[in-house]
Amino acid sequence: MVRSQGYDKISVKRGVRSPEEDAKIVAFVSKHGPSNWTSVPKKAGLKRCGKSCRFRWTNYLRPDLKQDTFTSQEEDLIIKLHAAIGSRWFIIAQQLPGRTDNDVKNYWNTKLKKKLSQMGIDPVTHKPFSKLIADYGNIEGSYSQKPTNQTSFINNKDLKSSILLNSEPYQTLKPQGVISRITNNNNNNNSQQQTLQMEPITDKTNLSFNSLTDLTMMPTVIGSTDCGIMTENETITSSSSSSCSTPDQDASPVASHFRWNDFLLEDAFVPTADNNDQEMVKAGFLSKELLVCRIENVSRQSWNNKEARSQHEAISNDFQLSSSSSSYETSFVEAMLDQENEMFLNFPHLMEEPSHY
DNA sequence: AAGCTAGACAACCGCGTTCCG
DNA sequence: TCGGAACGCGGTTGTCTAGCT
Repeated sequence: MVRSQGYDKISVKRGVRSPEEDAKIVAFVSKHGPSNWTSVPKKAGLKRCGKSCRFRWTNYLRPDLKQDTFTSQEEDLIIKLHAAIGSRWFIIAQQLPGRTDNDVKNYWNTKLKKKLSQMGIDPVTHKPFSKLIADYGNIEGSYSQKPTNQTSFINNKDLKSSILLNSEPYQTLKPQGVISRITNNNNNNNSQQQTLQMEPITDKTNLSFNSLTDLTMMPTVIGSTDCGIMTENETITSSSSSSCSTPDQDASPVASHFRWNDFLLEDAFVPTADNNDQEMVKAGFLSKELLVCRIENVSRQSWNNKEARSQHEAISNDFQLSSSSSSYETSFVEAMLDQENEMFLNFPHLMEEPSHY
């Protein structure tokens, strides 16, 4: 559906606002209240779209907003909540009185991400980079060997900075598999989706990991799709624009043996805290409650995503048909619902209806 | 002093959801 | 019940400024 923005894009004013504009918004809201934003520009005499006015009020003009910098307590809470629920800025901001989602998001992007990276922690997964890289090697190297935990993609920039700062012994990393194909998928205009195929490293594979550049050019493949399930043609969203395809774009016969769910399915059904999580709890970086939340949340997020849900169900059905393991006999749906219920019990305040401004 | 770069933060945009006639 | 408008959220881009060369 083509959506009207409710304003004329050509005549509308954009860019930084003037004090006069702010004053008009404040005056209008104090008189009429913060509602019906589409009519605000007209009634208040502003050449802005209603959405823009609402944004200005919500994020900067509201009287209850804090103007000072984030405290270390707030910082800590953001990190912990992000570890637990990811980039749900609105929910995180609700736990921080006087802060908006935009505030929190900007602070995360400019300060906290960097801070975590410098500490050698992946801001996406909140796990040490060294652990992620070790897992990367495991995933690529052994088709029969399952990783001990689910892993997420590594932001190349963050990884690079971590490597520079922490001097991890990456020369010891010896991945034995390589992504052979990354193709663009135009199903979603809003994100770059790519289809991956895995190919083992053979004597003929033109690949070396002798330098930092090589390592950081590795595709961001260790997908943190909800629940960690990836199918043979799983698509992941990646900020990486580089193509790491080998000259031979056709999947090799060997590559066709590869199945993501062969080694990731286990974690999807039985989320567990790995050693790193426990270490982070010990270090006070992740509370026990949030650790539980984090585990549960993987399931919840997955279940909230219709596409992922149907995919998971399909995989689950497929797995149950072919598997004789009794540990997976509980239906996928029931397992997910159980986990969601636990999530509600553990963190009821995160599930409450958001309060409006 | 001028140009360049990175950091910080404000603002915009797209899309899913909700509301309402 | 349906379709369009409005709203909310998160990702991304734009702009300004300080510091460096």
